[in-house]
Amino acid sequence: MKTTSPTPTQAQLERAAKVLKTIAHPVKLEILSILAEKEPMDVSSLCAHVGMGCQISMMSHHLAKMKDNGVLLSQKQGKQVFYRIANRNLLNLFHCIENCDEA
Amino acid sequence: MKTTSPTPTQAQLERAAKVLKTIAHPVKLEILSILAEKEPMDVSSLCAHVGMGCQISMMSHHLAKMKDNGVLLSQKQGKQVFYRIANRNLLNLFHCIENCDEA
DNA sequence: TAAACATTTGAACAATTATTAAATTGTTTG
DNA sequence: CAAACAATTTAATAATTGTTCAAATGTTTA
Repeated sequence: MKTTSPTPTQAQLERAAKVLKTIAHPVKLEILSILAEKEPMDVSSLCAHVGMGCQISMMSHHLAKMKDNGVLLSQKQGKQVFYRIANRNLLNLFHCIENCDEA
Repeated sequence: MKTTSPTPTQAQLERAAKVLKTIAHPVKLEILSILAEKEPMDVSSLCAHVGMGCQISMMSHHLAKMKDNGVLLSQKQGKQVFYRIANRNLLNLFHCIENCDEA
């Protein structure tokens, strides 16, 4: 564990912005919240858990982007690909967000 | 204070995504980190604190967006406009981000 | 009231992002 | 090997975002 650094470096800011940009989307947040409860999960199941008209293709795009940016990891098993959260520390983010909500 | 809700509602996810989208940018994060240390601050000073070629106009656009989305508040005083963070709970976010960094 | 100052606004443009459908790859199983 | 299945890839399009410049607004002060 680390304490808050007084002033983030430029590199830190850029990395942080990249991660935030990656997950700043309702469906991507929902994916994280689903995986937070049950991990790992394959693409079809994930799609089924997400509300309404989830297209497999869209889900795959979301997952790929999150994987590319280091938010998720994947592992192939038979025909399925299982995804999991790369670093569960990221989930603390949900606390912040809720607190922000009740501004 | 609240505990983690088990499953965020659709509305929560959308609100959260909106906030994250709003701040998911290196300069915007830097603005937050500057204001975190000294608040409130006027546009020109903020611009001076931000690295390199900060244009006043750009700064103003960033600030306006953050204000529009409820992240910042502003108060006019003479010719200057002072900005401050609407809800400092948002700053907890920086903890998460740092932790994520050392994945 | 005119000049100087601080900030906002608007327009234009390039770049990025989300969404969808169709085609493709890879894996299992009959 | 062919059919069925799971997921990825590609391409096209619409929508959003970041940046810059120029013009406009509002405020103070000489």
